Amino acid sequence: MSGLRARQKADRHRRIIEAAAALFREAGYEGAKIEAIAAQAEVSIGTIYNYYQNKGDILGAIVSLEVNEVLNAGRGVVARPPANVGDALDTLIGIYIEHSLHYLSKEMWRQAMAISTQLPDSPFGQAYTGLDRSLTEQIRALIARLQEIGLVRQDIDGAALGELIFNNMNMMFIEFVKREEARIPELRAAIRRQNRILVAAIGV
Amino acid sequence: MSGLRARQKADRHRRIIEAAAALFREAGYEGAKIEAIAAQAEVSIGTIYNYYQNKGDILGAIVSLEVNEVLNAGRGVVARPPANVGDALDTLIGIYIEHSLHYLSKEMWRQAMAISTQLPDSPFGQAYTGLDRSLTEQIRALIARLQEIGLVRQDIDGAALGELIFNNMNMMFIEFVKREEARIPELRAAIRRQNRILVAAIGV
DNA sequence: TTCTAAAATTGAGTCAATTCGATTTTTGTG
DNA sequence: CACAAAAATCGAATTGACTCAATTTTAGAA
Repeated sequence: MSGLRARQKADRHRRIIEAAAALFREAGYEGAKIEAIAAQAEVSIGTIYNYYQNKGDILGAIVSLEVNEVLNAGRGVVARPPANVGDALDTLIGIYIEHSLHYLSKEMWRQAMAISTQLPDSPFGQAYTGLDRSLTEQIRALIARLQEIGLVRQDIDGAALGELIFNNMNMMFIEFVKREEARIPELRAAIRRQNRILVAAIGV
Repeated sequence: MSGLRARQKADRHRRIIEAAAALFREAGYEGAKIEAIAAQAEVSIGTIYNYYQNKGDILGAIVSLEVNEVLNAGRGVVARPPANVGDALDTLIGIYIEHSLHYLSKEMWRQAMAISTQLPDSPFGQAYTGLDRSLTEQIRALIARLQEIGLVRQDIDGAALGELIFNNMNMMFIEFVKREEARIPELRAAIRRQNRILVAAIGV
């Protein structure tokens, strides 16, 4: 059987992630020393580097958990969207934004975003790009759904529109996490205002 | 007179920037060791840290030069825009993108972007945010100009539209610098396609 | 059970950014 | 021309992420 080794591996993965998540929150990303994470997880420094290529990848694993939850939550909206283009977009985007600070602090988001542009070819960099793509895809799916229902004109370029909406939202979110004092309601209002232009253009 | 000290200061600033720019290009940002920059600029490590808070700020100074050139070039387009909404946007955005790799390599851009999100309150982080704001402002100015000329409907929310266009372009540019093999013509075509939705919505 | 190869763990050592207190240079005053 | 205060320079020491060769643990064959 492939029991012991696999079980220990999964267990150590979990312990490292839990230790890192706790320390990142408490001390911030830079403040959480690898040595401290190793101690808390009861493994050696070397073992951490056996599981993750670098410190960023540890954060990356945590980010992936968060974004996958968000994607899951978004499915419901795509399946049964509000009967109004503006509300449909606002609802989906609202889910993304409201969930975003569940496990991750703004500081953790900043680090994660920074690493993903700094090292786009690292495991985390590629995973992050994939997550962005999935979010774009989900927005595109919502638009396609709205086109089916007849709320959005058939001749609209859904792919381009999905990218436009995601890119704008994402950049607004980046600016949001860069300002510690920025608040979610204002962020959502600003995005709604921007999307209003699009909504006017694409409605039947 | 306040001659010597001020002159030496300006000279050292210049030498550090020139040394750094050369080494960043040759060896990449990570590959350019502070020790090497100091040697090439003929100052000590300590002096570099007297002039710049950290390695990122040196890169920041170079990025600022580049972006300010771009902003300058953009003024001409805003003053006398092509007589067509789509072309006007494409021309301005074209200037931004075509200039972007003049002094900075993709790798330098990636690092600069990463640092600006990682340390939004550092001198460079704040400067970078300011540069983004200036670019957004310039796009907004172009739209205002097009409204004056009568090419864009008066009832369009120019501020929101400017942000939408900038945010989308900026995110596309981020993805562009993340992929070493990505090419400028494709980037511009993709942005044009996205903006087409907007152009259709805002034209008179 | 015993043994060997493969896999995993370990932590002391390396490397490079950044700090900081000692030293040197510049300035302006008497 | 001194001289003292202020400003700037300097580089050795610190710090923390990451590496890697030695050691330990596990798997599974005999």
